[in-house]
Amino acid sequence: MEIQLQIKMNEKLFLRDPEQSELGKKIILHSIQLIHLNGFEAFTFKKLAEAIGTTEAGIYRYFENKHRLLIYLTAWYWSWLEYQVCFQTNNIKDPVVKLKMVIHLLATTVEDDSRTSYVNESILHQIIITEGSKAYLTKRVSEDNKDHLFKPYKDLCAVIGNMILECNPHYKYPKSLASTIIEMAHFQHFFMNNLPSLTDFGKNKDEAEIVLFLEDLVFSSLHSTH
Amino acid sequence: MEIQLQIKMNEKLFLRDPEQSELGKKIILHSIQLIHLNGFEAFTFKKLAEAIGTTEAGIYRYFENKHRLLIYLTAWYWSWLEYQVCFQTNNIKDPVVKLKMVIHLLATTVEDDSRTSYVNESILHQIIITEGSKAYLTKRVSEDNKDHLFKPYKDLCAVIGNMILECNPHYKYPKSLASTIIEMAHFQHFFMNNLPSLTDFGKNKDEAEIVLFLEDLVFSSLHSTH
DNA sequence: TTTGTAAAGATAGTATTACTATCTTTCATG
DNA sequence: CATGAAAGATAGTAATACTATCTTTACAAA
Repeated sequence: MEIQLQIKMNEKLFLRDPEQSELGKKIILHSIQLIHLNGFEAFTFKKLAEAIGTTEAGIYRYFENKHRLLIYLTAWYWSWLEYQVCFQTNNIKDPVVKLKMVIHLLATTVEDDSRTSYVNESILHQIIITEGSKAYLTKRVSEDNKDHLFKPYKDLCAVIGNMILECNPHYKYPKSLASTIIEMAHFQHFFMNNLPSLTDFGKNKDEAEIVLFLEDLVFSSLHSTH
Repeated sequence: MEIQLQIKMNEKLFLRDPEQSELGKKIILHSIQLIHLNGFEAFTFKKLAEAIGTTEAGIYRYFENKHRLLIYLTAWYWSWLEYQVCFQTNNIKDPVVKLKMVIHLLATTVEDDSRTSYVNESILHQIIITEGSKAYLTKRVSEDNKDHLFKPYKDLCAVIGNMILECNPHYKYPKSLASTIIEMAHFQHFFMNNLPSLTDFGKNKDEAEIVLFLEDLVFSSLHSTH
């Protein structure tokens, strides 16, 4: 069974849909590689064009600027992850088991999904850890939010928030706990590898411990009696 | 009683110590204002020089580049906050009360500290919320860490981690919980004001609710029996 | 077969950014 | 009064972040 996975993206994310052409797909493929290699700050459309074998002007026909491209990549990632969450928790009744699956998906290394030919999810995951929050930590965040550019992130947060309420309908902070799980899955990973004294995982550098920490955090809150 | 507060900064943070001259203090004062006004991406040394009434070259004598200046500002902030934490929790015996004080200091609006003439802590706090993580979310993080540029952040995290252990010596993740409190105090604040559907505080936009959320999160974990 | 049109390639150009270099002036100190 | 450090003034460069325009390619409808 060979399935192709296509994610429908908000049209405001791009000037021309990169999924609809060879050049567009190359832009996605190589931008992921280049950002991973040198970081978002050192990433330029000129270098990207050289890597692809096209010109700067060609890239600008697809994306307004590199920040928009970053938002596109993050939006793509969160959409893909919401799909994963939906798929992997399907038919699971126990909301606790579902939430554990979500934590696992968020906090452990992603494998490349062969159903998406031009996106390497494993590398994209690493980019999102380091660069993901830069997509919204800007002065433009409200405008970008009005264009619904962060909808995939918010949707995932809502899905997780609902699972939290399934576990404990009286819990008062489902959305904040959801965004905490999402952000901390990534930040603890980044800290573990780069600033290990900010975590308790520096010795083993084992992401399974991040999962245990997040599970403890979440289910303590949800089973709490005070 | 008129007290001056001076924070001793790591010498690798600057080329020339900005606290030792009028121009240096102006650089700190105006960079805080400009970054707050237009965001870190739009902030340039040229604009800063214009605002101060000096030249670009003058700024470069103090800071290697704008990223180093950002790291300086964050390091300054975390040092100042650790002092606040130390001061405000002094003589408090109960570690639970101490930890609540820390959460309060992290999550609520900071007032300008009149003992530091050229730093507006209230504005600096807002900058750290939006721009703070950009100081370490880079490809250079390990090198910068080797120069101990993030020591104030790590020190604060260690202080909070120790308070957590005072509350519950058997808790397994004191440092990760500490970094979670720090990061989430800021992220929930940012989300509340800019992407409110990621939080449960969008309706009232009241930072007191962030404090309640964090207290619930922390003390559920520390009192947990599973 | 011609013609229209959309994408992509090629080339050029501009304002701004992120610096570096150098020379002069100011000013406190011995 | 000499001198040395900080600051001011000016200039210059490579890279960045775009915009504009003109040509070629390709495929599809008339």
